Amino acid sequence: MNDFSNSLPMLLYRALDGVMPEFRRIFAEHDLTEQQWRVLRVLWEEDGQTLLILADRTLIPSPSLVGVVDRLERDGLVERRKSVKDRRRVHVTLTGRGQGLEAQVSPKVAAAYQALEDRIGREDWRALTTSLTGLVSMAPETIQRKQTKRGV
Amino acid sequence: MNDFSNSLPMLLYRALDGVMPEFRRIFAEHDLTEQQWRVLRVLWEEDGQTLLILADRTLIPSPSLVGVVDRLERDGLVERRKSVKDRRRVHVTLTGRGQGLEAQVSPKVAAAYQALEDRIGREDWRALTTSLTGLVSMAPETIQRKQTKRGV
DNA sequence: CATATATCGTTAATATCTTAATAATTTACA
DNA sequence: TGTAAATTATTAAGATATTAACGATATATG
Repeated sequence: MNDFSNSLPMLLYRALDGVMPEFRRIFAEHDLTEQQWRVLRVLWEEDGQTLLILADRTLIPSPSLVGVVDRLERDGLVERRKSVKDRRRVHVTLTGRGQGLEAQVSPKVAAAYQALEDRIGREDWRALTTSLTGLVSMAPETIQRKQTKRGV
Repeated sequence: MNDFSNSLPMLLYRALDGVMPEFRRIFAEHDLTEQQWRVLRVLWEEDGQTLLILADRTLIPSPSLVGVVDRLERDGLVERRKSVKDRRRVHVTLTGRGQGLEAQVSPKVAAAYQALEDRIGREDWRALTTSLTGLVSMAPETIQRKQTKRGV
């Protein structure tokens, strides 16, 4: 493999290419996209979040998030509720179906995640997450992130 | 930061979110998208590659690559040339403009890359690339990759 | 109090991703 | 040799990314 393929960005892309398809297969079994799952994943932890917060937590850019939430709403998994305190804000809340989905999906995802961790091995896993955590914590140009975090 | 944000996939996404905007800014200065640059980057190293090989090297899925090459062709940076040995194959070759672009873009990208490496530090850099290399080398479900590699 | 500025969600335009399918070839194999 | 299977590039359809801009609302500040 040449320099280019082993550059940091390409290594990151390759890692995601290797890791994500298995998870996407699980999401697809429940008619969810990866991004839809990310939103639900956040709401399952704490319901009623603002679009701004969802964008920050899921790493989905605001313009994309609008569409993701649109489709979640269309599929009857969430609802939009305008904030009364600040009428610019829109809260996203789970419907019954949206809540019920957690019990179906989360165990499968957790199992796949555990399997991945096992496959990589404790040692390498720790080294990997430690390195990555270091990288993201000192992100060089976190302009966007800082921006979105203002409202958090 | 919660579990979700520190999961391996989200760490990978966060790393890319932190790293790529700076590079994209450079690409944009030359009216290039990230994917266009990836294709050119491969051709600069060895011109006349097949779409299949380009897809493998750039990690751009075939259906997307068609459009990327379309737009590179539209902008006069590359040309499509049908293979005579295997008429299913299409080779992509650089035009004069496409070749000339290397001298403009590559130095800037190399400088930004070096700056990133310096910012992270030798030690962490090595740890990071080593970990990532290990991950991608034992990718759990590399079905797609294996598939595309057959023809390489 | 009035206006400039900032924020939140959204729309717009273009490019790309994801998955499935297809046309044109080529290869394998009975 | 003739046909089934595999390969290469492409198209299709829906979802998402990227960047810029906009409307409505809120906040700051003179």
